[in-house]
Amino acid sequence: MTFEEFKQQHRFSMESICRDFYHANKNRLKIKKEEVVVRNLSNIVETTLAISIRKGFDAMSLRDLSRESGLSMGALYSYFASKEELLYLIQDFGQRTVKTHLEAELRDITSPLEKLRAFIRAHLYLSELMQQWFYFFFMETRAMDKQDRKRSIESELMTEKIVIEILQDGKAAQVFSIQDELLTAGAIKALMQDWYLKRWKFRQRNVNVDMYADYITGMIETSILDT
Amino acid sequence: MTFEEFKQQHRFSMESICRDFYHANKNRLKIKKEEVVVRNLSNIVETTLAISIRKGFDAMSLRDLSRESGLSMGALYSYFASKEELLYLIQDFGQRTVKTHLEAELRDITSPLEKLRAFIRAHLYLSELMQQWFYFFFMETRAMDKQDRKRSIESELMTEKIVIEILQDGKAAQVFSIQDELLTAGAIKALMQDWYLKRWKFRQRNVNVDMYADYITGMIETSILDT
DNA sequence: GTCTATAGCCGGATAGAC
DNA sequence: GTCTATCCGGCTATAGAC
Repeated sequence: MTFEEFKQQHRFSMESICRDFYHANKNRLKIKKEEVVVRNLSNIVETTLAISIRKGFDAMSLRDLSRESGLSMGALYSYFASKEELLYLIQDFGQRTVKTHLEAELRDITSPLEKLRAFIRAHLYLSELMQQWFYFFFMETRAMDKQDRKRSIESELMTEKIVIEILQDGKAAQVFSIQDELLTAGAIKALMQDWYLKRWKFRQRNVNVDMYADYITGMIETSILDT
Repeated sequence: MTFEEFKQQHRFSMESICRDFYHANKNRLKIKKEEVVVRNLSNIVETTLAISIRKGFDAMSLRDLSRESGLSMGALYSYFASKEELLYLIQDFGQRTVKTHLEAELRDITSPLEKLRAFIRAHLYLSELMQQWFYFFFMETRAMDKQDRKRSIESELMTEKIVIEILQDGKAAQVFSIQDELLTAGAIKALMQDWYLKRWKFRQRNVNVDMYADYITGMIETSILDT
């Protein structure tokens, strides 16, 4: 699996994510025309991510968002009831999308080693396609209210739990040699996370996602494969 | 070297950092009495870090800071001229402190392997003693103005550069077997960073800094030592 | 559906009493 | 040195015209 192949199989865009959102929330939305909703919502979410990544969601005023998206304050408020709801909307739909695509990629793989490799690649590739979202989740978790923050942390621990289980299976099958699955899973997570937290650095150094995937899978396998 | 030993050798506290700051900025400060400055400034910085870590520096109002520190708005403004200057002050003095202690720890070590081990440990131990500061730097870099952000990024790349140089020395001395020093240094940095970014997770799992240091040095050495 | 205008509030900052 | 009172600008949110 390379990034190109992954991209072909998981074709999705801001528009497709927002279209899903429209269908899931048709009744709650003030605006009724699908095309209008998809166009404006894509614009709103894209612009919000861009500004938030630059200076933080809290520091972004709705006037900023209005100016950069080209929509008036009034128009913005027909897509969400409050700034807080906008945050919720992005978090909720982003994480749903991630979950769906990750699970699709892991289905039907049983061998622990193959599963670990597939998971690392799928997660890296997803975080490449949705870099802004991943970065946003990481940075804005603490800006959320208690309830949203809890869901965000659970989502973070969930991906780690998947890794822990793969490691345990591999250990039981005597494919992996691991002393502490929790520490190992944490280290794997940290290496995957670095890809979207330091995207600018890798770009500067001309490292692409396939090179990074090869590098960290090599490093991880060296440290856990029974020899 | 264990964390206990490091702590003994590098005794420092919020008070000592603020006392250094007092002596360096004596002339610029409105308040003249050393003890008053040290007491209030420690309180201000400590409280700012605590609130910012909880919800972000930008989301912290000076009224929040006033309430939680017990100082009035007027009193706060006799220690800094603006909220922006408060951010600068914390960043500047924090990074100065980190730099001083890191350099002290690396002096006199020449062997690449020993140097790498010493650096990883020193950085982890420092980030344990100054966890709030490290977390703050990472999260608030983007909230800074252009100039401060530049300094912050340089400081980040500086620590990575130290690692790159150690790796190159070790490669030249045929102690390390490394294909790509930049990727390797980045991975080491990511693993070190995880300690202060996910402090809550490690606490929950009863992992202390010495255990973590042992774990990641083991993992790193497995991946780079010539055998 | 989208816009403009504005209500009402909260933030950073300061003046002047003690 | 520290406090309270206050200014004013910018913020979220909404009402009502088009």
